[in-house]
Amino acid sequence: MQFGDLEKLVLKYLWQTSEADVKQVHRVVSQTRQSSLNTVQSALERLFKKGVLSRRKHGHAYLYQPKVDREGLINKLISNVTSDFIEEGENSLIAAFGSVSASLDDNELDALEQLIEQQRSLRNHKK
Amino acid sequence: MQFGDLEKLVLKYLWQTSEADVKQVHRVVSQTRQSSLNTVQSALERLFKKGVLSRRKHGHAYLYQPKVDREGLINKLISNVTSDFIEEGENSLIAAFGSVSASLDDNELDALEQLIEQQRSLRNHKK
DNA sequence: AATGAAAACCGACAGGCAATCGGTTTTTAA
DNA sequence: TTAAAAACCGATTGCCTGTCGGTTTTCATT
Repeated sequence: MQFGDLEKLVLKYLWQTSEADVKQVHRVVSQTRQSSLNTVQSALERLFKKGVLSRRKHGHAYLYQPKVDREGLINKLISNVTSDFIEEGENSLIAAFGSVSASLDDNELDALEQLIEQQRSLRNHKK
Repeated sequence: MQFGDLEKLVLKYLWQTSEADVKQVHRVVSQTRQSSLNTVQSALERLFKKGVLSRRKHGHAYLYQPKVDREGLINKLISNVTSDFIEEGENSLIAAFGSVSASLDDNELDALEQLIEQQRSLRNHKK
């Protein structure tokens, strides 16, 4: 699965508002690019068909809402783009991390480790 | 930048042989899919134009060679696919890590941390 | 230098997908 | 019931990969 520029723009907006109709999305999109209402409509429909948005009727219009959060989508995108280059059996995300670690500087390495610790303590609290 | 199935297949083969001409690549590709020599030729040329392969003349033919390693390419692909979803200023790779950490289980978290340590000791040795 | 084989190069076409939008149908609130 | 609002449909463009056939270039050998 893959997204065009307009689709990404729409997604980013919806993540920050959680729910909006076509007109509303169009108004916001218009600040960045000049697309007709119909064009925005199409993008929303494509995203809906792709399963990343849900929608419900409200009056005349649909209200669209993200069905996946930003983190989940990034996760999936990374997985998609790397899976063909990674051996069977290994977690593609871990392998991708390995591929990427060399490009991080010391501070970034620290930051990453902190994220891991953070994740761990999050889990311990839940138990 | 993005790769089709044939291109990925070619790349994977070249990573494991380091250098090959069209006929050789075609022979290997033929084990997986039925593409003509010209088709493989085109794929190699596209990859060359994209800058992921280099080549040199040897007799009649070109010898193609990966210009980026697997890790570097994966790194770049992740960066490309995530950059539009990540705020200005932050390292997109770190942010991607953050996005992904929640989907890892405890063992994978450990594995990741080990990779970080490995990376650190690699650097200390170099100094 | 001539030439024939080997390989590169060129151009065309199909299929898929995002973006684009005009025009038609459906829906719904008054 | 009806008019406006919104969804839906279909067509077009542009870009990219895969696909090859046919032509030109290159190069080693005579």
